[in-house]
Amino acid sequence: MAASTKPLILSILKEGKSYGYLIIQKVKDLSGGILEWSDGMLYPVLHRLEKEGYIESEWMISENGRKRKYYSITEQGKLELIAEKEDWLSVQAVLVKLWGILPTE
Amino acid sequence: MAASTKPLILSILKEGKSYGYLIIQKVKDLSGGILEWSDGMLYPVLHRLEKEGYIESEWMISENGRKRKYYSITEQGKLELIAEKEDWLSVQAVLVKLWGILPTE
DNA sequence: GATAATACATTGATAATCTACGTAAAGATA
DNA sequence: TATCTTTACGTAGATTATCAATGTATTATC
Repeated sequence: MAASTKPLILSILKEGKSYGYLIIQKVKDLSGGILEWSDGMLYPVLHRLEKEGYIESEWMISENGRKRKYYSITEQGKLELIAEKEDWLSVQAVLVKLWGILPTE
Repeated sequence: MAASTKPLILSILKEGKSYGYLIIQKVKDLSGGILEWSDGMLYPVLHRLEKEGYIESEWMISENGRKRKYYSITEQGKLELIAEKEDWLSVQAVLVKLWGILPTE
C-alpha cells in the first residue's frame, strides 16, 4: 500500500504547501476514510523526499501558536511527479486490460 | 515501479497458467513495451508469492523439449488479488482526484 | 485536571527491491 | 562449426523501503 506514498505526497504538495499531520488528513479525506496513514510511516518518507530534493521544508507558526513544518514541492519534485504519473498510468493501463473493467469501476 | 509486481503477476495468472519468461513478455506486450521487467527481478517475487501460498508451480516440458516452471494462482491468491485490487483502486481514485483527470487520460 | 487531538521525531526489526552474476539449452546466422 | 541471440531458470547480497513502537510536547476540550 505504501508504495503509493511518493506520488500521493508529491501530488498533494503540488496543490500547495502542507505539513505532515495535514497530509495524513487529506489522504484520509480524499479516500473517504479508506487510506489511513500513520505518522510514523509518513515522516520518514517526507525526510527522504526532502533529502532527495523533491520537496523542501520550513518551520512556521500557525495562528494558534503551534509549530508546523511546512513542505512544498521543488521544481525537481514536479519533474519527478510527472515521471511518477507516467509510471502509474502505465501500470494502471495494464491492470485495466487484465481486469477487463472501465477505469472508473 | 516494482510495487506493482504483485497485482500484475496475480492478475496474469488468474487468466491461466504461465511461466516466468512468458510473464515478462506479457507485461511488456500489454504495456506496449513500456514495462520491461528483468528476470532477476521477477523470479524472487514468484518464489515469494509461492512461499506465501498465493501461487503454486509445477515443472512441465514444452513442445520443443524445454523445461518450464508453470505457475498458477491458488484460491488464496484469488482472494489476495481481490484485496490488492481494492487497494489499488483506492489509491487510483485519490490520484485521479488530485490530478484532475479522467481515469482514461 | 484529565483526555483527546495536534504535531513533530527516531529507532530498529523486517521485508522488498534490483543489480549483478551464474547455468544451460535451443535456435539462428554467418 | 563457431558464434550470437533467445529462451528459461536460478541465487547472492547490497541497498532501500516499510511500519510498528516509542518518545516528546503543546493545544483544545470536557
